[in-house]
Amino acid sequence: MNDQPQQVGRPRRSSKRILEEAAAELFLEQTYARTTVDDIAQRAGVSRNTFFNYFGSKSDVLWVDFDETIERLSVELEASGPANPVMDAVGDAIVRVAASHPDDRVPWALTQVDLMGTRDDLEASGLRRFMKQAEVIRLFLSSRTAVDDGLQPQAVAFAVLGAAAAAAGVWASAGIGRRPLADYVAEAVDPVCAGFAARR
Amino acid sequence: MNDQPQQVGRPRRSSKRILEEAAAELFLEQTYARTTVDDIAQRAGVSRNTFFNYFGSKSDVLWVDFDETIERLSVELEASGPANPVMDAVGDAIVRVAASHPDDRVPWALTQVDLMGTRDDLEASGLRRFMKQAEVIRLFLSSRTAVDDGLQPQAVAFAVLGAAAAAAGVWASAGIGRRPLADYVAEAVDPVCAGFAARR
DNA sequence: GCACATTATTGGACGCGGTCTAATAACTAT
DNA sequence: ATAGTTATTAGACCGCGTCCAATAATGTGC
Repeated sequence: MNDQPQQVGRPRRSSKRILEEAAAELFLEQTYARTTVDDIAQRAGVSRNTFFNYFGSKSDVLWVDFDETIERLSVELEASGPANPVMDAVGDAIVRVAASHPDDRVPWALTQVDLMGTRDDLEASGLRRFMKQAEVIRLFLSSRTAVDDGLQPQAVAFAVLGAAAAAAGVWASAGIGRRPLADYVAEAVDPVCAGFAARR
Repeated sequence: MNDQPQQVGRPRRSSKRILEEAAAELFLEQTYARTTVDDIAQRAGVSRNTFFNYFGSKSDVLWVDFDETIERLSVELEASGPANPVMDAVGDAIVRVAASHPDDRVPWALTQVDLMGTRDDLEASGLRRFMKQAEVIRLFLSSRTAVDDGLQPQAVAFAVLGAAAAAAGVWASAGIGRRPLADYVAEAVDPVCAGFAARR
């Protein structure tokens, strides 16, 4: 017996996952740049307008796994006890989020750069996510430190996420023999956290 | 007497500066989002197509000062002697570039965020510049270190530029009494360089 | 069964950024 | 006067993102 209350209204015909799979097929066949939203929607069996009921923009289809993984960052930050040094808390939380990402879900857009046909959309949509998580980290830091001069929480957030982004990119392009994502992220993020921790 | 050889061909009717000024007027009058490329071109006295002879995209008009300033980064990096520790070289170069930016040229888009009407274009166009300079730094680091494992140069580049970007944003929003840009940039960038330097 | 409310889907249209083609214009050199 | 060079322009097109209104597919209550 399903304990979810039965939903009224018209049932959904698709899902983010279905649209993502349709998109991935088309991107392999004809690149991201040459694939239109209409193409993706038709392949998934819905109308073009309906695509925008599931995704805010065409490029959002590239981030379904990432968006699920990154939801954990604020949870991991809050899980850090107040006794934990704040920079360690930030670094550890980011590494744990990276560790929680399924090893087999390497983002297609990062490994098949040639098949994208452009970097602008990927990078712009990635940046929207970066800015959102930077705000999460900045608020966490501001709440854990007495001094909120505006600059240091922002600099920490941008620098540490920048390092993590670099690690993710290198990890994705490392090929089949790549080590776990968390290894790369730790190696990139630890020096940044150490540098800011020493400065406090 | 002008020692520049006289240019053949049709003379230019406008310039990046003229278009930038026209754009700034319109952005103040009706926000960036509500201003079209056609608006800017007409205000500057040229056609819509001609705008694209001067700028690659609408948002490029926001970065004229920055684009002139950032040209110095590769020069400042090369000016660093081989005796200088590599992380110091990177940090110092970035701070010198920041110091060379005219104090009175605070980017309008950063101080008048409300009058932009959107952040997406500003951030996306900023990221294109970020990625370009990250590559400059990554190549510099790769050429100055024996080990090029791919990850560290990239992590350093992303982290240090991320910190600098955070500093620039905080500096811009600091108001009339703001300190020089180089102060903010140094404060943000130094811990990152120290962290990576200690790790070598 | 039917009416109603709710949620999703759809068609069509529009504005805008970006791009393309081809014609025209404004210069210099000969 | 003509040819070559560079810039400008008009018009068109594509695709993304958005909007409006109509339609559809459900569940609920009577």
